[in-house]
Amino acid sequence: MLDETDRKILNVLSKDAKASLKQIGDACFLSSAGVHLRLKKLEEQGIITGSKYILDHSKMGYQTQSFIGVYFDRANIYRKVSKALYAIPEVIECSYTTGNFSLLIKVLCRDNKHLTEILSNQIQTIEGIARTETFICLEQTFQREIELN
Amino acid sequence: MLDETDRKILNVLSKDAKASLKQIGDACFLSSAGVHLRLKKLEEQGIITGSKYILDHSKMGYQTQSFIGVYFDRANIYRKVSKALYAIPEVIECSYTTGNFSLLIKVLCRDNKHLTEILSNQIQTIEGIARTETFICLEQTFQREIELN
DNA sequence: ACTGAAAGTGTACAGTG
DNA sequence: CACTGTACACTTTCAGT
Repeated sequence: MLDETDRKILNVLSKDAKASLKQIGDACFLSSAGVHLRLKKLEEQGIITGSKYILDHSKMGYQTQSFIGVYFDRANIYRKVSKALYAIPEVIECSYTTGNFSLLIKVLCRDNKHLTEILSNQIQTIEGIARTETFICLEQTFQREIELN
Repeated sequence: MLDETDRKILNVLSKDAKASLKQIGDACFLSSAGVHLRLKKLEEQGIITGSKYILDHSKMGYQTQSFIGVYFDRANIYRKVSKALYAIPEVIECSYTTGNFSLLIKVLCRDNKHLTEILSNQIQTIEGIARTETFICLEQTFQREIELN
């Protein structure tokens, strides 16, 4: 499905969307048009789903990142709660998990005051949420892409 | 610090690194060279830290994503444990948090068997880790960027 | 700080093995 | 069918305002 050339291309671009086709092509012994052709195919296959710039949130005034474990108060409420959480822009990630929590979400706020407000006025008022457990990130140690091989 | 034009540019590019400068320029009443100039400045300021392609991990054979809460067995071990976790390629995110756990990490594995192996042979053998608590993602409901305004 | 035009890349496509 | 060479579109750079 993915040959070594595909993996090489993806390993570079998953870390730097701005890497030049020529550079990648040289490393893979391919013309830049050849690399481009493979990229198009990887997009068609749905392996590449998009691209994005990586921003430093703290420099934009969003200093408080936290994970919040969410407990439901009844069964069969997952879709409804997820939808309500999606409506809160500060909730930037949501996962349905095994273990103690029903959901584990990531929330990005300006500061602790902002987080308090989002938690008590928005998240904890959602119907179906029994209680929450907050883990504030003191430091994001690292975040990276999986290396293909 | 960030004016409305900067925020518009970042809102587009934080979701699609491939958006054309011309398109963005039209929306901001700026030439593509003007947009590019602002991007360069945002990079110099460290607000833009990079870019990346977004890949569908499950289509590449990585089906099991999980969060793992890590408990330390002593104080002053954070840097050492983080470094050991960084050496495991499957650990793709690591945060130092308040609350029950010392660390909350995200791990991407091929399947549950692979996760079991990483957990017992790699993570739980790290010196300073007392125990772990695993939350397997049954579904990544959503993941997105913060909207600037 | 921005524009307009020149140089350097990315993209599409007909042609090749 | 995967790839190359080429032509056009876009990004990037830079002198000029």
